[in-house]
Amino acid sequence: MGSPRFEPVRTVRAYERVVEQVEEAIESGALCPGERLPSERELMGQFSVSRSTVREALRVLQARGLVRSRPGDPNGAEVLPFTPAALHKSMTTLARVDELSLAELVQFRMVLDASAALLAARLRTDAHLTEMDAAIARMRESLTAGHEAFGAADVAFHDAVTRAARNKLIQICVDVVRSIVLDLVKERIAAAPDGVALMRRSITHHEEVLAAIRAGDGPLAARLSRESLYDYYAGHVRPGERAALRALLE
Amino acid sequence: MGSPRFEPVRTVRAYERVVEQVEEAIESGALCPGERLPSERELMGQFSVSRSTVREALRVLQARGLVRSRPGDPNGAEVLPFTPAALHKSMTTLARVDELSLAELVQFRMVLDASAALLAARLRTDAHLTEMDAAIARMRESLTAGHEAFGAADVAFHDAVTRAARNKLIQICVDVVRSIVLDLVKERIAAAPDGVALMRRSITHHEEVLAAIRAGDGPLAARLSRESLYDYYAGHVRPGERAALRALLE
DNA sequence: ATGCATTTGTTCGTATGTATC
DNA sequence: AGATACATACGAACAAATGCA
Repeated sequence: MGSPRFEPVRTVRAYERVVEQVEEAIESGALCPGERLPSERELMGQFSVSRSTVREALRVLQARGLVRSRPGDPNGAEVLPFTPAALHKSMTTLARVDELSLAELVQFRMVLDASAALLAARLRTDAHLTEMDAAIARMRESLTAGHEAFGAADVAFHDAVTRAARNKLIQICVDVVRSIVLDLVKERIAAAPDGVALMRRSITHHEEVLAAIRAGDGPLAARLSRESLYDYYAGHVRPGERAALRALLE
Repeated sequence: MGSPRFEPVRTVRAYERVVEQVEEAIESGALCPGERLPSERELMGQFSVSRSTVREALRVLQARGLVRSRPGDPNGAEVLPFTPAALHKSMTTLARVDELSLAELVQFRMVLDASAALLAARLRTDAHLTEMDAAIARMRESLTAGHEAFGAADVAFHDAVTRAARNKLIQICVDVVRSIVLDLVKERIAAAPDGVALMRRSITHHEEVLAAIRAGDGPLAARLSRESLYDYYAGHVRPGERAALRALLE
């Protein structure tokens, strides 16, 4: 017989054991969103650890967006439905500490948005098309209402497209990266002297994308999607990095 | 003059204030990877909070992958270089609690991998090509060495491709999703009766992708990349969801 | 190589503000 | 309005682990 395969013993903190168990219960479905955890005092009994350890575990679970606890709540911490908040947080820190350039972010969105448009052209229902129509109509109405209303309508359009594509991961990632990019350029967008002209051109682009999706022409929808993003954001990207964006335009 | 715009006061926990300040120091570059935080007792002095509060803040920062603290270390917690561990964690959670299907994950990877191949065909250097050659050679050598060696060589190839594409976000996301997918199908891959045949076909696909990248034919490299992934993973995807994957193959 | 001082991990007790019944 | 149970926060204490003289 072979010699036993010893594995390095990693000392695992008490609070981590608590995190693991609660996490497992939530991810396995044993605990559903809306349900409550036992109170901290009860948890310290069930896990045989002190109050501080329970609290450190709850802080970690809260940082991961799995639970939320409020003072005075007679029930324990609440199990939350999944939100991409944690994903958003880690991508944001990635963008900051790892010096992710605006070009990389826009390029990433061009890739995902184009794929969503491609899939949407094949998988969209009439209900999706109606939503996209309505979103573009709201964009047009928002021309004089300011950037925030226009932005909201824009988000609604892209959300309808990604939902039509039926891929939650693409949907979430597009949304996360969109908000990060928006955060990086929003002051410059608001200060743009030709803001209304930019919005008009953006509406035209969206209408073209929608027409391609309606016609079921996936490759065209994808190409138009990339061009639309390039047109809207290229001005904010450092000139030396624009070539990398154009590489996606054929 | 207008009436003052009051905003709702959100009570923010003491530990959150600590997290915010340390996070800001790290993300702004005031604290670099490798540097040390003050000890817990010193931090409780600087922030005027108790040690429990300091510890809860450190647990959150540790969960986000920004610092690491070890018992007994006379220096404080260590500031870590960025790792996609937190990103990986939140995506894994997303895959579990939000019932992300294998098809969605594979589709996501098809999209990103194809884009990386497309960009690599335009931006690759000779050094990148050499790395890809070496990786494929190692894949061939690993045919008899088992799945883990083959998988490692496969990772090296895709890593070279994504690095050639010069987009860190794509690179990290591909890597994260690849490991999640691998985790989902690894037992079935290992149990496949025709494992060697699958590996041979995979090598052929990789060679074709590399040839297209070397020739600078981005669209071809992208298409071959998608086909390669489809061929490798479609068998593990539920039949009803394969149509969504084929939608990306034209 | 051996202690020693310091730090973290963990526990316990206590006081305070808050939400629910 | 009062009582109850809860989370928040503080402080002191001990054990285990680490780095350094």
